[in-house]
Amino acid sequence: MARHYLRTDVGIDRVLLALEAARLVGLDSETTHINPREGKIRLLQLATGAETFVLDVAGMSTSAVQSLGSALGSDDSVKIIHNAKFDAKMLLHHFDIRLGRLFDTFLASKLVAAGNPDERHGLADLAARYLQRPLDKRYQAGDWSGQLSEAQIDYAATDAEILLPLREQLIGQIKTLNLIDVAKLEFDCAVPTAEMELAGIHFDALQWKRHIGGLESVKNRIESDLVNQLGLALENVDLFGHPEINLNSPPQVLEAFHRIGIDVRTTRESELIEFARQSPVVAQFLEYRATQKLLGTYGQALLERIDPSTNRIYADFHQIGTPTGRFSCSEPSVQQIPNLPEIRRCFCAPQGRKLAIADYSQIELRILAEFSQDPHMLEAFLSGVDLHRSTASQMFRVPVEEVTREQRGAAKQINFGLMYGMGAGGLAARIEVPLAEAERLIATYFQVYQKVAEWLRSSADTAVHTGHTRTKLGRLWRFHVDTRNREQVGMVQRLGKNAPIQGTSADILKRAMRLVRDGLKGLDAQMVNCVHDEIVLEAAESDAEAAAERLRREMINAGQEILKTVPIEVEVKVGMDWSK
DNA sequence: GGCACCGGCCAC
DNA sequence: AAACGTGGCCGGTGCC
Repeated sequence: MARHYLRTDVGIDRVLLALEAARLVGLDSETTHINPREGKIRLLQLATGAETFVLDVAGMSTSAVQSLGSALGSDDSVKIIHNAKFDAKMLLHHFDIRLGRLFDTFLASKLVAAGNPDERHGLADLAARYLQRPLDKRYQAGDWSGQLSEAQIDYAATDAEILLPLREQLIGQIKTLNLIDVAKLEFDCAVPTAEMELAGIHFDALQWKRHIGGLESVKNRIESDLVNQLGLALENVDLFGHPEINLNSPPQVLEAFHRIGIDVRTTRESELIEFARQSPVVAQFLEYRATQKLLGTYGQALLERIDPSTNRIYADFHQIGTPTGRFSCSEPSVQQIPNLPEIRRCFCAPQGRKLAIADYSQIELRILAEFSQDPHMLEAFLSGVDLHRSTASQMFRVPVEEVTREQRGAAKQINFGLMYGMGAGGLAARIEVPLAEAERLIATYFQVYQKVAEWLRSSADTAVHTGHTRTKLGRLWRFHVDTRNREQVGMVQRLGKNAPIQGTSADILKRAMRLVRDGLKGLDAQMVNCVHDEIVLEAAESDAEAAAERLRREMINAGQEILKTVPIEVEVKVGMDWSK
């Protein structure tokens, strides 16, 4: 295989011709930093199978690299990339190149691993696993900014070349495991995810500082009170006789509670909450916890994540972050920002722009209706009534308009809980009724929704017998079950009920991300966050309403592609910030 | 000082 | 004692 090393613009036209003629292109890059805003692309490697081009971007003009954009952005050839999100961000940020059709070996490997947490997915791991070939990764995190050695260039070329045979092997696995549809879904989602990460989300640091300042003073006030009371109970004093206790230490707090006659087994909120009614100390402690949680997890952490040159927060989205297929997110996880107006308000549009927020209405229950084909649940969604109210009306045999708050609440708990594999014990605790009453409620529920009961049972059975679950698009999660281990069987039964539902919801969101991204073409609008059943856009003020409508339309289209019988509803709103 | 684990709690 | 699924992150704790 001929290798060509380009140090200047000379010969770039030949590279373009080769790319245009190729059906498959292995692509990799070496960069001076993993963050596109802090580092540049040093090398761009392109392997067609016949030839490999290593471009030393440092010696080339921007326009020469950009001239490859037509071939790299085209859907005529497939760009094979390991973790395309990374290269897509670099190419977009530095050269305004948007990658076209993809085969992502990283995502493919994760799909094939089917939730096995022991499988690693680095390029070298894949080369060893699928090609029985060792791959030297010693240069990966090396210095790509100065004079490059011949070994570095060779290493770089090999990384791109190996992607072609790797794709062959992974395609074999994907076909064998029936993962073709979900693989395409994931590959199509990689560039939208890259664009979302690169955009980041605008954050109002001043407003946030004011808010956490207020929380600090609340915390300090409660803290001294609590240390006096609980520290005294512990008979723990410092050198000067002042009571001492670490309120962030559950064992210390538990011990103190025992000494003042609060008989709890743990210090978790759900257990302390009933004591809080009689005991001001317990109530105050819960307030301390809530404040400490906000300050500890979000307070300073979010401020440190702001890029001062853009006033934006750039999170890391993990496209296949969970075995069910959901995204996870980290550094920071903008998927778990507390749903409090004072906090969400700080995630806002910059001057002259707006946010459009859209979320699927009860998507998981709609998926349950689709899977089970339960006529009553389908009917509820088709007629557009409030599902929990309608459920309560049938369970308690009262007219819809006479359903009480408690009855609707109980119905809601059952609707949601059953999807997680909840039992009567769990329901009893949640809605505070005796076990027998909870059992009766579930039995009545299943009399109404008989096919839901059937589906949940058979889904759990299938998971135990086959050792795997699948989503509507065929995403696979495999687990080995020791059928003699009751706890394990119970877990797999719950996963059997939940994983297809949670995973199908992820399928729908990922399809939506692609459709929304394509559908926004021509508008000044961009995805900036997604949270399992919700997509957030930032748009120019003048484009915000149009963007919101396309967002809604494409999310519904995605839902309808995957769910055939149940209607999809998306609630969308345009505003200055992320608060509801 | 780094690492793993745990209790606890945020999101969906 | 828990008791329903998926994550990430915090501070405390104990180990090397």
